[in-house]
Amino acid sequence: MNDTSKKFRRRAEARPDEVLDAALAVFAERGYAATRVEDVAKRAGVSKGTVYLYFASKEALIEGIVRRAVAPIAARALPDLETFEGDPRLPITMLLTVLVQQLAQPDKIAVPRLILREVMSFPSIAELYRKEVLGKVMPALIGLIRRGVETGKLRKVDPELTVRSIIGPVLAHVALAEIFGIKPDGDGLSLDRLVANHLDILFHGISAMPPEVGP
Amino acid sequence: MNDTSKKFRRRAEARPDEVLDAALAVFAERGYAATRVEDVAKRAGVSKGTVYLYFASKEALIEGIVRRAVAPIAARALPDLETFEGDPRLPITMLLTVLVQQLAQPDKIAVPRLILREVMSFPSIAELYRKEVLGKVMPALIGLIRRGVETGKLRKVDPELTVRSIIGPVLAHVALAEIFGIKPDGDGLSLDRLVANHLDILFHGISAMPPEVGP
DNA sequence: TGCAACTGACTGACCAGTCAGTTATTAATA
DNA sequence: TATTAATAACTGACTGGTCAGTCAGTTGCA
Repeated sequence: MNDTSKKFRRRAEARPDEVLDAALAVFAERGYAATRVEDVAKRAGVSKGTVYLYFASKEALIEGIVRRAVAPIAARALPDLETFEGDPRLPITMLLTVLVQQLAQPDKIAVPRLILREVMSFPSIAELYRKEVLGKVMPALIGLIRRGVETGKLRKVDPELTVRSIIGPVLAHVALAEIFGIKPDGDGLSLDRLVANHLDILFHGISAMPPEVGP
Repeated sequence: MNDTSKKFRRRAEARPDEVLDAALAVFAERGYAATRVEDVAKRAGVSKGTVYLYFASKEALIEGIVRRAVAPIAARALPDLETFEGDPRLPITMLLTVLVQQLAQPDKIAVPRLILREVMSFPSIAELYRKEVLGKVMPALIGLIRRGVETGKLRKVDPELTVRSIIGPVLAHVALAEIFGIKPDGDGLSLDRLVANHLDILFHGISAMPPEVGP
């Protein structure tokens, strides 16, 4: 007899996760504001009261979703990035490739999409994401670029600002698609083509002539 | 005797603009959701009823703000972009420079900031922005890049995807600053430095070696 | 029998939008 | 110029609907 076939469960350790799963599903469908806590409860197969047994408020639900999804990120590819000493272009390519693979999976994109939707309304989420994701990935990337410049593998660019040149195009692509519904013509898997085009430009520039433009 | 010293004004043509100014101010301060229509009314020096005399709903306020701000954009730099036949790097530089100059003005940034905050909650705003701004700027940019590639002034890049590489870094910079409060060290006017660094990479790439990276 | 797990009707607060009533302005008239 | 009529401009108390969060009561497990 498995857990789900019992109606009640003492020490129901699985409940919080079930509720978060349900919350993610309904938030993704209708957005946070338009979702009633009762909708979450119904989807999870419990009553409203039970939701409040495990979560202090409606906002705690969205925080729980983000916290749960964000926790493993830092542990994943960070160690590689931080200690890497060879050609920085390799880990940059890796990072974007992995990122894009994640975004392409329909089940995995639900959380980033939710964050994108609701981050402006919840400073607590922005703070969490800043601390747990950006606060770790950005310094690692900055360090990587700095070492690349120091060892002469990269041109003399500003590491801190160059981070924006690395992640920006992917962000723009996702934002255009998710917010405005603007996708390039061959919509299927366009993320792969985007990264290829982006890295080509990032590494080589778009100018046909060898470096000779400015004032 | 000027208009504002009278309490009532026949054919009060100035009222809608006054109300929109007030709405922008309070929305910028506390966000759309947390603002009551009465707050807008109070700021505008009128009563709630008067707001509804000129605007059909609370949502119409935010739409009005965006519509008013967005209208002049298309007319501004578009003609230049669309017909330009020389080196595409020139108008790209111009576009980003102008954009960044706008964003640097404290009074001008209120509307983009509001759009950034609320766009996810209002499909009508996303649609408006998509149609009036992106729908005009993006095709112009795409055409510019396509012609650059055709005339051999640019390398063989995908015009549609390259647009993301042009606007992405600026978007990332603004998003990091506005959403997460992450700014580069020398915070004053970092937008100028960002554009300089970005264009340097965009035009030349970050690789120290001449084009030779491999698959 | 004891109690952890769960329920769902209820409450209190909030606020967008309405509308019957009030006030200022102008035009017409004396 | 003063008075009045007509009406545009404006007011703010009120309504109706929503829903997050509570808690006294119920259910099933050990």
